[in-house]
Amino acid sequence: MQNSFTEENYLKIIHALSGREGLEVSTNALAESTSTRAASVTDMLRKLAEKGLIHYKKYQGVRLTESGEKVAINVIRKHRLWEVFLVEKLGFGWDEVHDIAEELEHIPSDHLVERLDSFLGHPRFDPHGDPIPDAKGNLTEPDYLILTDVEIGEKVRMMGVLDHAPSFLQHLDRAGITLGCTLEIKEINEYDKSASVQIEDKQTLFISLEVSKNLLVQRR
Amino acid sequence: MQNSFTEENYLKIIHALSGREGLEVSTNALAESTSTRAASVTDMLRKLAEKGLIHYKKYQGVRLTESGEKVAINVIRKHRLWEVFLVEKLGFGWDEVHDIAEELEHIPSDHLVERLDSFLGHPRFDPHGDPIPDAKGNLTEPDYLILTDVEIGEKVRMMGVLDHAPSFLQHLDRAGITLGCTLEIKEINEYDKSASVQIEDKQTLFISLEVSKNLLVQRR
DNA sequence: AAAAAAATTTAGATTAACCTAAAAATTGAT
DNA sequence: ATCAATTTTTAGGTTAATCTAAATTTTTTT
Ligand SMILES: [Mn+2]
Ligand SMILES: [Mn+2]
Ligand SMILES: [Mn+2]
Ligand SMILES: [Mn+2]
Repeated sequence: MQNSFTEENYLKIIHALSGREGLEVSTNALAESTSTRAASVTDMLRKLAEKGLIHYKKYQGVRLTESGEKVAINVIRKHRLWEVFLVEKLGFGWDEVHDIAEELEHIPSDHLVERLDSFLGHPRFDPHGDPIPDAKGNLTEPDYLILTDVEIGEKVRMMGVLDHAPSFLQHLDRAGITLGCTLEIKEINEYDKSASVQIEDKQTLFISLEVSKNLLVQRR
Repeated sequence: MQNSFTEENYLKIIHALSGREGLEVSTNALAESTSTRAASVTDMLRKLAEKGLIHYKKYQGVRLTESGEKVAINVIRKHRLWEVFLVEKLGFGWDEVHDIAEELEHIPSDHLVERLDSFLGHPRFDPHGDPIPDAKGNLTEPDYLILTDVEIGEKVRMMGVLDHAPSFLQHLDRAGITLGCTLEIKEINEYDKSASVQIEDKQTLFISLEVSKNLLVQRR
C-alpha cells in the first residue's frame, strides 16, 4: 500500500523533530508542527504504527522505524532536489521555493527523482545549505556551528540557515548574506548581544541575536 | 476556494469528452473515464455545479461553464508543459511521461508554470503533438487528418497521436515512426485495410488499420 | 402508447483526515 | 507521597470522495 500525502508529511516532521539522536517525539509537538489538534495526531499515530512506520506506545511518544526513516528520507531527498531545480533552473529566489517543494516532494516516481538528480548534476546541498540524501538513503548532517558560538575576530563561512521563513531569507538578502560568503565577527554588543559583522571583507553591519541564532557557519 | 485534485480531473475529462463543439457529456461516460460508478459522478456533478464550474441539469448531461473551461485548460497547460520538461530536459521517452504528468498537473503555483514555460522556451506542442494552451488560456487545436483519410501516393508528415497508451507509442518507436517524420502511402490492402507505408524515404512497412486510425498527419 | 431497457439519481454506508469535549494517564510541585 | 497541572487518549461527530442497491426518469422497441 502507498503512503498518503498526509502520512508522508507526518513522517518527515517526526524525522525533523527527533533530531539526529532519534529522540522520542511528543504528540503535542506533532500537533504544533502539523497545525492539527493532539487528538488528530493520536489517530494518525495509530495508523502509522499499524503500517510499521513508527514505534508507538500510548503516552510514550514516537520514533521512526527503519522503514519509516527510509520513507522520511526519501521525501526529504525529493524536497531538496526540487528546491535546487526551482532555484538553479527556474530562477526562483531561495525564499520562494519552500511551499512549492512541499507539494512536489509527494510526486511518487523513483525514476523521476533519479533523472532529476542527474539533470541537476547530483547536488550535495539544497539552496538553504541543507544536505541532500543520496539515492540509497544516506543522509549526513555536516556539523556546522551557529554564529552565536563564534568568537570575536574569527572568520567563518556562511553554510546554512536554521529558519527557512521567507521573511528571514529576504532579510539576509538585503544584508548581502548569501550561502558561502565570508563573515568576520568584529564585536559583540553587551547590551543586546547583537554582533558587528564584516561581510566579504566589505561592509560591516549589526546582526541581531535573533539572526545570529539562525545562521550556520564553518570555521576556515 | 481552491479546486481539489479530483475536481480538476473531472473538469479536464469533461473538457476532453465534450470535444471542440462543447457537446453535453453523459454521467456514464464520466464514470467510465474516471473509473468510478455513475452514482459517484452524480455526487461530484452536483458539487461542481454549485461551484459554478459546470452547467448541469438532472438527467441532461453536463457542459463546462467559462470558469470551468478556464480551470480545465490550465490543467491541460500544466500537463503538457510538464511532459515537455520530462522528455526534453530529463530524457524520458514519450511513452513514459503521461502518468507522471498526471500528478504534476495539479501542483498549484501560477508562478511555477510561467517560469517552467520560459525555461522550456515556450513550446507550442507536447511530446505527443498536442497543442499547449498559452498563459491566457487560448487553446487552438490544429486540424490534422487521420492517416486513414490519406490517399495512395500522398506524402504526409506525422504530427500527433490519438492514442497515448505506452504500448502504442512503443510500437511506433519500433516502427521508426516519430513526430515530424515523413510517411508515404504506397498501397492499401483490400483484405484487412492495412497500409504499406514508406517512412522517411527509407524502409516500407505494413501498418494495421488500428494504427492508422490513431495517427494524425498533415499534407505537405 | 405501452412496455422494456438503459441511464441517472437517491438512499444509506464506508474510509481518511480532521474536529471538540470529556476522560484517563503522566508529570511536577509542594 | 499527594494533589494539581499538563499531556495524551477516547468518544462521538463532520466532510470529501467513494461504494452498492433501490428508485426514478428517459429512451427505445414493440
Ligand atoms: Mn523547504
Ligand atoms: Mn531547503
Ligand atoms: Mn499525457
Ligand atoms: Mn501529451
